[in-house]
Amino acid sequence: MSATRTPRYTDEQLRLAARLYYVDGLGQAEVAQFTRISQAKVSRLLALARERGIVKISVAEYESRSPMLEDKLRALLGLETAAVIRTLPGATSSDARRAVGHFGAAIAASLISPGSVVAISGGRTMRELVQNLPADKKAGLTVVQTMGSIDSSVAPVDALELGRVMARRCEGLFLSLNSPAFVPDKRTRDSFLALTQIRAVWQHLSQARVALVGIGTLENSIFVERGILSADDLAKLRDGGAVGEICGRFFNAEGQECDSPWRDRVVSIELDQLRTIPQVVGIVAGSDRSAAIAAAVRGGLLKSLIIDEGGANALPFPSMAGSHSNPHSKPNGNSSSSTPAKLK
Amino acid sequence: MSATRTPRYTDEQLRLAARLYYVDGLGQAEVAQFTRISQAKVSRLLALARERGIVKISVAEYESRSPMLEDKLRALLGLETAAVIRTLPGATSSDARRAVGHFGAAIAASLISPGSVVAISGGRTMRELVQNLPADKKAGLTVVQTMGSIDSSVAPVDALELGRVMARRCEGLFLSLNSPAFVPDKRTRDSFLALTQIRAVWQHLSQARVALVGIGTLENSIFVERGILSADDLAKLRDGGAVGEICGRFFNAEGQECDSPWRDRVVSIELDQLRTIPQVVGIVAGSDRSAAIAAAVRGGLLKSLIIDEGGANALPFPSMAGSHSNPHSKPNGNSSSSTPAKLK
DNA sequence: AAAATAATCGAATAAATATTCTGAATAAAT
DNA sequence: ATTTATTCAGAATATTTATTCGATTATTTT
Repeated sequence: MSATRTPRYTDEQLRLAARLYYVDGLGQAEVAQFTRISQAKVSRLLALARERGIVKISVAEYESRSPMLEDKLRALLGLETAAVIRTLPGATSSDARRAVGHFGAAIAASLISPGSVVAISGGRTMRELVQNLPADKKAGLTVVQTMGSIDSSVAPVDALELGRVMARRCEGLFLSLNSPAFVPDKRTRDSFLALTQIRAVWQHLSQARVALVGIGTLENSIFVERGILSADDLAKLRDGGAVGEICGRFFNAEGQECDSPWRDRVVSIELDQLRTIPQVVGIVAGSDRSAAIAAAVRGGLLKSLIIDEGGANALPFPSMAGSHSNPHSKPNGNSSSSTPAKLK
Repeated sequence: MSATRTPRYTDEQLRLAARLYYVDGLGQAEVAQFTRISQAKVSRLLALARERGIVKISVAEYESRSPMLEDKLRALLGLETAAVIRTLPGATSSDARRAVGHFGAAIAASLISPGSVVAISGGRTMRELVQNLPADKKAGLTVVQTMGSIDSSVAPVDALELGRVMARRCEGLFLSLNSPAFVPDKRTRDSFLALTQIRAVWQHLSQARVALVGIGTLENSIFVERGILSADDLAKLRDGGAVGEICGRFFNAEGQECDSPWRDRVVSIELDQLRTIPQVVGIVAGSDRSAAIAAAVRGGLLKSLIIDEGGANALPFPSMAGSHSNPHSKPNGNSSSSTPAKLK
């Protein structure tokens, strides 16, 4: 039925083109003239030469993480895995999110075993990370949304969207939690939770081996931003001892869920259920989340943390005067990448 | 008077940019966003990273020469150096010239010691070669024209032009032979040769350590092309036994200069003078020059030869049935070039 | 042999990258 | 302190490279 002709360019041709282009510095048009082919073909030949390893490009390792801070973090918080993503001096919080997303993706991916169930929340940093997850065809994950949707307009940072994207990238399955994040009262919430569809999602959640969650603060709340909570609501939560939020559940400095009207109105994974997931990874960027992070760890909500350098530095280390100076080791190995993702 | 500020980009920055671009496959614009600089700067950063060796590109060796044919050539003709430049199947003579020029340049350059006097002739292949000579600042050569100019319009293949180019590339001195190649009669020629200026050039020629010369045929003569010789003139030369030409001097199958009216009218290096130059390198492309090449070597006019594969194969080897098949060895080393000439 | 399916090519074009140019900033030399 | 030469950055632009597209050519299947 299917006719297949293997594309056969001789290595000879490829070596010549690569030599003229990379070593002798001719342009593709010049190489084309030299070898009497079109520039388009030279471009393709060179791409093939890189693929075939006739051309190898190696880049000195950029130390994307700060092992020293990671050690401290692990020691201080008792984390299983701590990844501190370095940022260039003067990085904004948006820079930090991007960096965490970019370099944290591979780390997060390494914590996910193929075929497992992954619980995820939303968030800006989460979004960056999900976007950068390696498109690993063989993963075959089941991605499950841990919290209902904040409102009916689906923002690109919402778990609903992130789950979809993540599942697509891994060619896995996405289970959405078709419910608002907050409902008017407990009774409504309970009736939602009683729905077969929702219960099925819960069922999957209980099998989750990994959860990737963002951590919210009271100061910079997504719920206020989206008009779900008022400043007044927030003040009440704060009075109740809340210092942070995960999946719409507010917790105090000990990492215990605060009693509040919201507690009974949120449709999301229970913190106790979260605690049973073997690997819960906090995906965080920013220096304003120290209290929330510390509390979450203290309460056993997080097992691991992927965080930016600034955020790590802001954590309340016992005694660290002048610890900001030169927090990086300086190795200079040359790591070779035989099949670079792209080359231009 | 002069203020100098060393451009200081940290290797850190370079490694990050290089990593994102080459390893992670981001475009320069994306890298720019990531690091909050302009795309222009990313381009410069990457160039610097390559310069500094943070990015290394290695290309599998393209075997530009045919050692097997070179051995045969050396054995057959008793040459000092024989370089046979490979051509892709189906190469035209123009392709061959380009190939000889490109890959032969480095070989020719290696035969030229710094500061020495180099005699050169014109020709299309010579032109390709000269254009590709490495711009070696430290060479400090003296380049001397071996034959007067064919006509008053300076073609880009004329020795006058090639000498100029070659001297410029090496930041050396060029001595032009300000005379027509052919003058009406012996007397005029002798009066030219008596000129102080011309004698000075001859003086330099006698010090030449190397000569790079093209080899002409009767069939495809530059002099006919430029209207200096008629078909009739050529027939007479052929009758006189001429099989080839170097620097406007026609020689017979033994490599001895033919007696002809032109012999006394040409303003160019004498063949005997050429024979005294320690290293005379023939720069040849094309399969139609076998007789001329063989004769020139026989007559001691050439010590070395840089020739294309086709031209080498056309030479009259004693017994070579089926010698065309697979005349190349097949090594596959990876030669690393730490500072590629260009990279895009 | 004919039909069907891919592979491949180069021209045209889209996209990406390198360079030029201008102005601002910096450091050395008055 | 002012001047001067130089570096640097980014916007605009030129150049180069990658991709799309339609036509063509090869290979396999019927």
